[in-house]
Amino acid sequence: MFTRTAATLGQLNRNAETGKRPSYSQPLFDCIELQGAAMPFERNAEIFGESEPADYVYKVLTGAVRTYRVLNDGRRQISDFYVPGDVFGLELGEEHSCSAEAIAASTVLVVRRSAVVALAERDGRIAGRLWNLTARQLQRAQNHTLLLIKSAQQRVASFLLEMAERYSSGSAVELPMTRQDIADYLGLTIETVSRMLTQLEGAATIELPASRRIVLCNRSALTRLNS
Amino acid sequence: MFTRTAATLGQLNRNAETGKRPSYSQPLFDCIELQGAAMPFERNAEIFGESEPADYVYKVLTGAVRTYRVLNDGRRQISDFYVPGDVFGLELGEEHSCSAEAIAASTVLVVRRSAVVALAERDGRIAGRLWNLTARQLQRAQNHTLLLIKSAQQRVASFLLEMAERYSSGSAVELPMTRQDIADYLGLTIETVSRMLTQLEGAATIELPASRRIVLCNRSALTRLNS
DNA sequence: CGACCATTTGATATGGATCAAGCGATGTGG
DNA sequence: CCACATCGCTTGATCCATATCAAATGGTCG
Repeated sequence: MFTRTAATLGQLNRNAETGKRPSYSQPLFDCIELQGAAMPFERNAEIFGESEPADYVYKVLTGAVRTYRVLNDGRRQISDFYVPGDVFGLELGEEHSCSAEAIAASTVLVVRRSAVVALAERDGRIAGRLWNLTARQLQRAQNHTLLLIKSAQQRVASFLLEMAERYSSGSAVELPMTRQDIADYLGLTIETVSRMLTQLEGAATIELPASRRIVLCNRSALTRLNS
Repeated sequence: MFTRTAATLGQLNRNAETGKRPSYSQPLFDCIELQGAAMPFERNAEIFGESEPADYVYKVLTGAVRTYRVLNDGRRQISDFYVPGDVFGLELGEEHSCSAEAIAASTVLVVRRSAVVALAERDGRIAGRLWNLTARQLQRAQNHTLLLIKSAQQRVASFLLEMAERYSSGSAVELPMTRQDIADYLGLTIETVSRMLTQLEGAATIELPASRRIVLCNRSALTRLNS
């Protein structure tokens, strides 16, 4: 399947580490001599599909990734967004419970799951890191369910604060995803997301110099909304 | 804190095993000589609170438990329900990320987290089970977020199927929780839950011989709705 | 310039929330 | 044993937040 230039994870981590923001995930593979392959994906390319065998574990090097599930009627629920340094696609079972796609042109480090698992069996600390990784995902999933019972305005405010935290380059946020992605993450429609943003702009809480660029002028107002 | 009759987990597991339904969780503590205490809780009693130190891990022996979080405005989101055999309250961090209460009069096995963690550090298989437990919770949390984007009817249908699966005593389900609990789990109001149930009853998909007892007459219809 | 796509804005519809009342079971004190 | 309070649940009427439908705007690329 992946017959590309192999690289040690140490090397690739260094690449990832040059990214601007602090990684949200554990430095899972640091200081390990696992063999991995850096794979390029173009915008909207599928990285893996739901219920495909989960033979690999992935780490974003550049770009951004979304994981999602779809209902029979076509509605899509985005589970999470991943940015450089984040690990995704780690499953305990034999198959993926969601699909993954590149949001923008991205490079992703791909490692055989069996190699990671074998390593964990020999080294308890690695096993602990895997557990930690899953626990963080759980934490995020639980926050996500809390988000979905809030009002539209609150969801958008929460989203902006979350993005700002992950992409903390001052008060400006450069979003890698479309309004449709945001809507599918928040359980809203693009129209509602757009309206809430204009509303926040009207209240001078944010500025929208470009549709993908958002400046948070009044974080405390967002936090207050956040509920 | 817990100065009650201690018992080995083996003994207590046997008690739990006499329960009617298959356990939803890993038999985490089986075949381990951990010391634990069986504690009784009356209906609506708090077992632990959000952001309290997570010094213990819990397992339902009898009764039922709910975990939840509340927003500032008072709305409550129930994360999950736990029945005999289920483990809850296991955290990776130092404090609980949600609160837990007894839904009905219940007995809960309480074990020091440090004991479990110490054991996991010595035995890789135990560590694997802890990871497995967290992974299952993650799986459930992700299903929960999918649920929250469905229509009210679909949410109720999904809920009934889920309960039937966990309480598989034929086609009848004896619910331990109130309509308010169900509503807070599904992100709906009690009125809407009630209406959806009467609607399903009208369509001869379910029967409601008592408010807490539900008979599934037409599972395939529920599955079809489920979306 | 023109085609295409993402986004915004406007008008209207609707599913579920809210407000309000009634009902049935359970328990308690007289 | 019955009157009555309480609590959980259902049902009805109305309202409102968000979805839906539709069109206009703006940015990007050939």
